[in-house]
Order: sequence, then structure tokens, then C-alpha cells
Amino acid sequence: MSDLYDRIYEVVRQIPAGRASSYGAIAKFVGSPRGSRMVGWAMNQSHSSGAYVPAHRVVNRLGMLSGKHHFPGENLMQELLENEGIIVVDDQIQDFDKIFWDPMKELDWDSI
DNA sequence: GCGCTGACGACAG
DNA sequence: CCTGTCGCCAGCG
Repeated sequence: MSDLYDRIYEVVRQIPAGRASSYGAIAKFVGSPRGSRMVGWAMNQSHSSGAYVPAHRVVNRLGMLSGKHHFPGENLMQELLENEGIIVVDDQIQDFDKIFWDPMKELDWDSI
């Protein structure tokens, strides 16, 4: 977990199924509070990290599926989320505040 | 080597 | 409250 991107991937990998987090929360946790765009870029390159990264569990702070167009197919991101029990209506996660997974609160580097 | 752009978000006006 | 601007940093023309 020395590299910034490695830390991003590592955190995203800790997101449990049925929960979702935001770019900003992850950016803040890895030490780049204003680097939310970098998290998005990291997700774009996540396939080259070597390990599986559940990028579909990362959305913007409003719970919108802003990155759905980067997944193959028409609605793969939404299907993956709904397959885990998350309700998505019109590219918007329902009850986002309830399923939101905050690394600052539910995770610490000791467990990684 | 420069400037624009991007899966975002905070802050100022 | 809503809109505009800036920060973040890497990739590409």
C-alpha cells in the first residue's frame, strides 16, 4: 500500500457487497482529499491492477452512477449493483445514505 | 513541451 | 440556493 493508486485499489476492494462508497470519501481516506478525479481515473485503469476491483460500488457523492458508461454493455453497472441488493432507479442509488460505506468510519489501515 | 480533458468535490460569489 | 471556478494529476493530441 505504498503507492497512491495501490491504496485506492486496496480500499475499493474492501467495500462489501451490497454497499457503496464515493470517489471523494476514498480520495480523502488515501490522503488526497481534493483528488477525487484521480480516484475516477484509477477506476478507469483498475483492470490493470492485477486484482479484481469492484469499481461499480464506487459512485459520486450523490449516489449517481456517473461512471456507468465506462462499463461494457448498456446497463452492466446497474445490474451488478442490483445483483447485490442495491436498488437503482434512473441511475440513482436509492437509500444511498443507508448503504453508504465510509472507509474513514468502517475501515482502518490496521485491518489492511 | 503545452494545454485540454476527465468515473469528482469543495468553496466562493 | 444555484452557478462558476479551482484543485487534483495523468494521459493524450
